[in-house]
Amino acid sequence: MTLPKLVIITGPTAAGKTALSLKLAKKFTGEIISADSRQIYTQMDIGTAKATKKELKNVPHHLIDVRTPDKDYTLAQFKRDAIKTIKQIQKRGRVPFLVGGTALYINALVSNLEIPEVKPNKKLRKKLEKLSLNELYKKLVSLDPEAAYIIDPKNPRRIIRALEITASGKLYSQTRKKGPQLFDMLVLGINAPGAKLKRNIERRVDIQIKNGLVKEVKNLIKRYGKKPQAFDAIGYREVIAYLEKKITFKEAIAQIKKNTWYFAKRQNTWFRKLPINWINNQGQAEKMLAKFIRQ
RNA sequence: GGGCGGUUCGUAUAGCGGCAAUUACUCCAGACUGUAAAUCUGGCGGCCAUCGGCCUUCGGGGGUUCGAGUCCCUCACCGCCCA
Repeated sequence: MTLPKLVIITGPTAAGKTALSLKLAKKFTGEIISADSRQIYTQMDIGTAKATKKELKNVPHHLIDVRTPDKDYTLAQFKRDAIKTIKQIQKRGRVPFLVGGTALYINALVSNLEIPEVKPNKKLRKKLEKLSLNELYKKLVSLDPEAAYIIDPKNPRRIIRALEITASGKLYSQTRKKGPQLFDMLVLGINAPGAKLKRNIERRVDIQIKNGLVKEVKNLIKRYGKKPQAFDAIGYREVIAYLEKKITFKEAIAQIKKNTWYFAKRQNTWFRKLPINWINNQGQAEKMLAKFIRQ
C-alpha cells in the first residue's frame, strides 16, 4: 500500500519559508497548509509575518485566518483540520505543502501523535493554577505516579495538563502514543546559518514596526482586550508592554528581536528530532521535490 | 615627575588570608502529545565522575604564610588628579 504524499517545509523563523513555499507550490501545482500556531488568527498579520493578501490568493492557502484572536486553538484541532485539508487537496490531485515553524504541529503529523481526547478544562485549570508547584506535583504523584516520573516537576503547565487528564478518568502516562505513519513525506528544512538568521530577524522586526505593528496591536486590543491566548506571542507581548508603558519603544523593539532569536534557537531543538532534509537553496529543494513526486 | 584608583570566565561585576572563585547579560545545550511564537530545565576553566575526585587559573615576576585573587616588593598596561 502506498501512502499519499505530503511535502513539508519548515525551518527557523525568518529563514524564508513563506517565500520558498510560494514558489515551490506554484511550480508543483501545490496548495499550502500553514503549520503556524499564530497565523491561524485573523487580524494578526504584521506580527506573524503572514504572506500578503496577493500572495495568499496566488496560491491556495489553508489554516490561515481561521479563527478570531479571542478563540483558542489547540494542537488537537490543528491535527484534525490539517489532516482533513491535506486529504481534500490530494483528492483534487494537487500536492499538499505543509509549511510552518510550529514544530509540534508538524511533529503531530510526522509522528502521528495520538493526542488524548481530553479537552482543556478552563475551570479546573484556573483552580489548579492557584496551587503551588509543590502541591501540584504531590497531587500528580498520588494520582498518576508514572506521569510524575515522566513530567518535568518544575513545569506547572505540564503538570496541570496531566492532572486535567487524570480528572477525566484517564492516565497521562498511558496516553503518549503514536499511530501508524500517515503520509509518504518529504521534509525540507531551510538551512540558515546563525549569523544570517540573526540579520534576517533584525531586518524583519524593523520592517514589521515600519509596517505598523504597533497600530495592529492597538486595534487588536481595542477589539479583544489584552487577554487572549493568541496575544501570548512574540511581537504582540512586547508591544503591549510598551503600550502599557512598562517598557520604552526602543526596549520593545530590542526585546522582540531577542525573543525571536531565542525562539529560533528553541525551534532548533525540535528540528534535530525531525527527519529533515536540509536545503540551502531553491534549486536543491526543486530537485528533491521532483524526485519525490515522481516516485 | 608626583598622588590616588584599577587590571578576575565573551562583556560587565563580586571578592578585602581557606575559592574553581559572586552576580548580571551574552553564549551553549535540553525537555516538550488539546496554551507550543506557549511553558519549563540544565551548563558555562579542563579532565574523569554516582555522592565525588584530580589538575590548571584571577596582568607579569618575586616574596610573606601551613595556606594568597585577597598581604608585601617590583615591572607592565589603563583611568583620574596635581605639576
